Amino acid sequence: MKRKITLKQIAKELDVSISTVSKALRNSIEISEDTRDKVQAFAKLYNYRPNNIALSLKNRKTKTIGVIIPEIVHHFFAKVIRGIELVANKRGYNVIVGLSNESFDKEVINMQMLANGSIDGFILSIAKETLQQQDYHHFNETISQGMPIVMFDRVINDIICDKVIIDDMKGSKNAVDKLLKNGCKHIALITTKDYVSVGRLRTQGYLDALEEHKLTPDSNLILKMDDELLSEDHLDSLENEIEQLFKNNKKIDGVFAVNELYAIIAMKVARKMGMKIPNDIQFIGFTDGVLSKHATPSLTTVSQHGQEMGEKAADLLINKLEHEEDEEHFQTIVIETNLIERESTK
Amino acid sequence: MKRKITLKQIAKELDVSISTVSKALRNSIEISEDTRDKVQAFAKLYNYRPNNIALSLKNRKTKTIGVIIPEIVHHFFAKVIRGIELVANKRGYNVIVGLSNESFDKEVINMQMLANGSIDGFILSIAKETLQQQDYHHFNETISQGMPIVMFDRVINDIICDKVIIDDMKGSKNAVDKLLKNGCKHIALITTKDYVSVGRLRTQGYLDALEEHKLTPDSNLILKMDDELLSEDHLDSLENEIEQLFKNNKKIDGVFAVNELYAIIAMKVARKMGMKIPNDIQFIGFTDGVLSKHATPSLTTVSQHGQEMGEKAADLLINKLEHEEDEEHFQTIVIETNLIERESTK
DNA sequence: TTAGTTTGCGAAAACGTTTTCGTGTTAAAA
DNA sequence: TTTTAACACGAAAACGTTTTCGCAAACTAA
Repeated sequence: MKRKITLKQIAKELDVSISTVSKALRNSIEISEDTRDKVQAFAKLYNYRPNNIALSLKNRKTKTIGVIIPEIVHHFFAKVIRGIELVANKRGYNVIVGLSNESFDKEVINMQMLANGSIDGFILSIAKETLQQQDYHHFNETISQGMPIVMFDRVINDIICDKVIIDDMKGSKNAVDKLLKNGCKHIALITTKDYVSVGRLRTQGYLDALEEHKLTPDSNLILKMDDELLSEDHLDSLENEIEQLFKNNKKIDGVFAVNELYAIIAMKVARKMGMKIPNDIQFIGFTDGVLSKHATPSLTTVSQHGQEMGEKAADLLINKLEHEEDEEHFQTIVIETNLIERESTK
Repeated sequence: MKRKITLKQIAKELDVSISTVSKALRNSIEISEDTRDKVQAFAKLYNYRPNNIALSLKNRKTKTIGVIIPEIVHHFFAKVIRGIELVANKRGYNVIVGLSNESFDKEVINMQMLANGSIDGFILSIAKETLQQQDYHHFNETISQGMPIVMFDRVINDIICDKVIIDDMKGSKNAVDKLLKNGCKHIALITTKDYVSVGRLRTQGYLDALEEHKLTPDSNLILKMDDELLSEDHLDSLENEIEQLFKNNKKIDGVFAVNELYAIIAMKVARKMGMKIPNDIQFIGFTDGVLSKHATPSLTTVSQHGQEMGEKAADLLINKLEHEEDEEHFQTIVIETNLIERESTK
C-alpha cells in the first residue's frame, strides 16, 4: 500500500528542490522546458494531486460548504441538498452535511465542529427546537467570526444574513383562492402550532384569502396539530382528530393542509367516510413531495421548488465568499411558489 | 469582524511561547498551575478552538468520511445517510457528501476531489452507469492508495473491500412465498433490466420461490422495465405497459415489484381496471419508503433497513480506520430484510 | 559549596503546499 | 574585458498545530 505521493518525494526522486517541482507543475515560466517536462511526466506517472488539506491551510479557505438541516429523510430537504450540491460542485466546492435532527444541541455541536476551519460558510435551515427556545447565539457568534451564513426556508428575521425563502403566505393564499374559485364554501385548515414560522405564515395566507372573499374564518374549521405528531406513529391520533373535524362539520367541502402528509391523511379519512374527491370535497397540500404525485387521487399542491432554493442558497453563499466587497450587503431571495393541479381539485 | 484566534496570538498576548500555550491547553504537567490557568482563562474568554485543518495536516487524518451515492432525493439513500451520519458523529467523524447522479464521470470526479486528503475513507453505492460500463478502475486505485472503501447495496464482488448488503434474493423469495401462501396462483413480476444487480437478484428470488412451489415461471408474467423510465415522467409508458400486462393475463392474482414505485403504479392500474385489492389481486413491493406506508391501500413491502445499513457501513469504515491491524481483513455484512405486511395483501 | 534532580518553559521540526526573494551561471551588450 | 541582463533554480517563510528535545533556573541532598 503506497501512500499518496508528495512534492517532497518528487523533488527528492528527481534531485531538484520542492519549489522547482511546484513551479514546474504550475507551468511557471521560471522553469526550463526540460525540467518542466521531466517533472510533469513524473507527476503524471505517479498520479500526483496536490493535498487539499495543505492547500486549505495555506490559502485559509477550504472550498467546502457546510450544510445543516433538521432532517434528511424528507423530500424537501433532500431536494435542497441536491440543489446545493449541484451548484457547489459546478463552482468547485464540496458539501459537508450535518443533521440537527430538529435538536438545538445537535445544531450547536454540529456548527461548532464545522466552524473550526473545516468549512468556508454555512447553509442551514433551523431546527424546530431552536425555533421554540429562540436561542440564536450560535448563529450570531458564527457570523461575528467572519463566517457567512445563508438561511433557507426556516429563517429568523433578526439575524442579519442572506436568506432564501418562499412566499408562504402568498402560496397558501393562492391555494385557498383556488379552492374558493372552485366553489368551496367551507374550507378547513390543517396546520401546525404557531412557533413553526412556516406554519404560521401559511395559516395567515389562508385567513387572508378568506377575508378577501368576505368570508369570516370559522375557528372550528381550523385544526392546529402539535407536530410532534408528524414524527413516527402518532399518525393515528392525527387521523382521529381529522375524523372528528369532518364529523363535527359536515359542510366542509375543501381542505387546505400546510404539508403533504396532513393532506394525504385527510384525504384518506374523507374517503373512508364515503366522501367523493374532488366532487364532494377538494384538497390542496403544501410541498412538492413524492406522496402528492403518486397518491390516488393525486394531490394538488403548492410547489416549493426545493432544488431551486438550494441552488440559490449556494450561489448566494459562494458569491459572498468570493467577493468580499459585498460583505455588508445581504439579500433575501423569495422563490415563487406555484400550484400543481392534480386530481384532488376540480 | 474578528478572525478566529490562534495559538500564536494567544502566545503573543500572554508573552509566552506557542508550545507553552498548546501544552497548557492540553493540561500538560510540564506547565505550572499558574500559567495553565492563565492560558486557559484567556482561551476560554476568546473562545479558542484548535483549527481542524491544521490538525488534519499534522495528524494526516481528517476525521471525515466521504459518502458517494447515486441520488439523494430517494428515501432509501436518505435513510442510509442518516445512519452513517448518526454513528459517524457519535464516533467523532464528519460526513461529506457527493452525488454521482448515476453518472460514471461524476462518480470519478467526485472521488478524485475527495481522495486528495479531504477524507479518510469512502462509503459508497455505485452509479448505474458505472455498473453498465463495468469500469471500476477508480475504486481499485483509491484502495491501492491506502484509502479504505465500504460499499453498500450496489456492490461488486470483484473489488476487495468491506461491504454491506441485504439479501435481495432471500427478501424477494420471502415476499413471493407470502403471496403463494396467500393463495396466489399467477404472480406477475415487475422488475428492471438485469445490469442492476439488485434487480437481477430480486428476479432470481422470485424464480426460486416459484420453483420451490413446483411452479414453472411464465415469461409473459415478467415485465422487465428499462429503468430510465423511473426518471421523471416516463411514468405514463410504465403505466401502459402494466395495463397491457394485466389485460393479456387476466388470471394474474398477485404482483411482486422490485421497487416501491412500480408496485404503487401497478396498484393504481389494477384499481382503475376495477380489481379489488387484496381480494382479487395482491401486491408486494420492495424498499421501505414513504409511498408504501401512505398509499391507499397501503403497500406490503420488503423492508431494506436503510438506516441500519448506513450505521453498519460507518462502523465498518471507522473500525478499519482506527485499527490498522485488520487492514487485510474484509467482511461483508448481510442485513436481514423483513416483510412489512399492510393492506395490499391478505 | 557542589553535584544532582526537578520544574517550567522555549526552539524547532513536521505535516504539504505556494510564493517571495535571492543567487549563481550564462549570454548579450558596451 | 567588463557590465548588464536574462535565465534557472533553491532557500525559507507562512498557514496552525503537536511534540520532542534541550536548557536554564531553582531546588534537594551530600
